[in-house]
Amino acid sequence: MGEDIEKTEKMTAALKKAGIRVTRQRIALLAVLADADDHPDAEELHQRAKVLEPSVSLATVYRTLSVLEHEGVVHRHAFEGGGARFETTHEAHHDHILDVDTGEVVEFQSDKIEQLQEEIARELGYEVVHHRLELYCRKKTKKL
Amino acid sequence: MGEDIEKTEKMTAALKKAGIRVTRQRIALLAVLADADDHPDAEELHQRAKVLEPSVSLATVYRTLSVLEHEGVVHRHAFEGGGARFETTHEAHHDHILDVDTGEVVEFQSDKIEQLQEEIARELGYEVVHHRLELYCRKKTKKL
DNA sequence: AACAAGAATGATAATGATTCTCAAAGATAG
DNA sequence: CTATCTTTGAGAATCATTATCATTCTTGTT
Repeated sequence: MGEDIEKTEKMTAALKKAGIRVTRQRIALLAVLADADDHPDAEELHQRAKVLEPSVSLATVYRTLSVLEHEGVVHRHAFEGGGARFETTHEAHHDHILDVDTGEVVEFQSDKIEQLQEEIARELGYEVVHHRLELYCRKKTKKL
Repeated sequence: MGEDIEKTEKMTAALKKAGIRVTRQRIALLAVLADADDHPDAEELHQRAKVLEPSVSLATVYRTLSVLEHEGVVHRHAFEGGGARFETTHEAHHDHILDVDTGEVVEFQSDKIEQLQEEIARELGYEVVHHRLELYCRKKTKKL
């Protein structure tokens, strides 16, 4: 509950920090983002935001998402197939499992994998700036 | 050396298997693919193929790549930024390190990471169909 | 060698996601 | 209240990719 308000505040702060105005349209988008616990694409966010504020255009959705992404409060994911999908940045870093049948997204985190990645990069003379780990999965058929 | 011929033969076989003809234009593309040890995009492959066979169109490059991908002899990668990049399928599965400064691609493989992925998926009730692991890296500055 | 039937081709149009443009509407400071 | 600067929505532009389609190639059959 208060979670959403907190998230919204963080995003509002990010907009102000970026020196851009917190308008009616952007407020609607922030509310939608704070409320979303899935990983919607821009079109979907636009639909949801229009319920709260009919005057939001898709252009503004994209514009605002870009700002929020730059400020680091929203993450953009380019999963396989279709356009980018977004989520508000939360505490811990995590990677994603994608259900290839339903498109559903599950988050997971593995320090071990993370460490191994660093190690591998180091051995090849690199340091990891960021990474992308996506597991395209299918629900296990129980005792088929 | 003979490696390229081998690769070319594998791809030729794949085209035949798919029931499509091995034309002049496609032969040029196969040669380019067999020769490439980097990860070129469609435009780049088109440029290279035109040297061998000026009549290759970009459309044919895309068409043929799709066939080869379906037959499993070519892999398509959607790295961050820009269009898809391709490589001929070789023996072992591998993942990629991308130099964020140069765009260069380095391949690596880690059974440990692979295992961990399976484990994590299993625990969440999934089985991995395929995955994507990309490390966006920067060359380590030696003793800066 | 001529031929009919089907496949492949190149040029170009179409698509889909995203960004850009720009005139009009809105906010802000004085 | 006004001059200035920002944001807006609508639609044009862009980029990678795919689809369309009339024409050209192949190929197997005489």
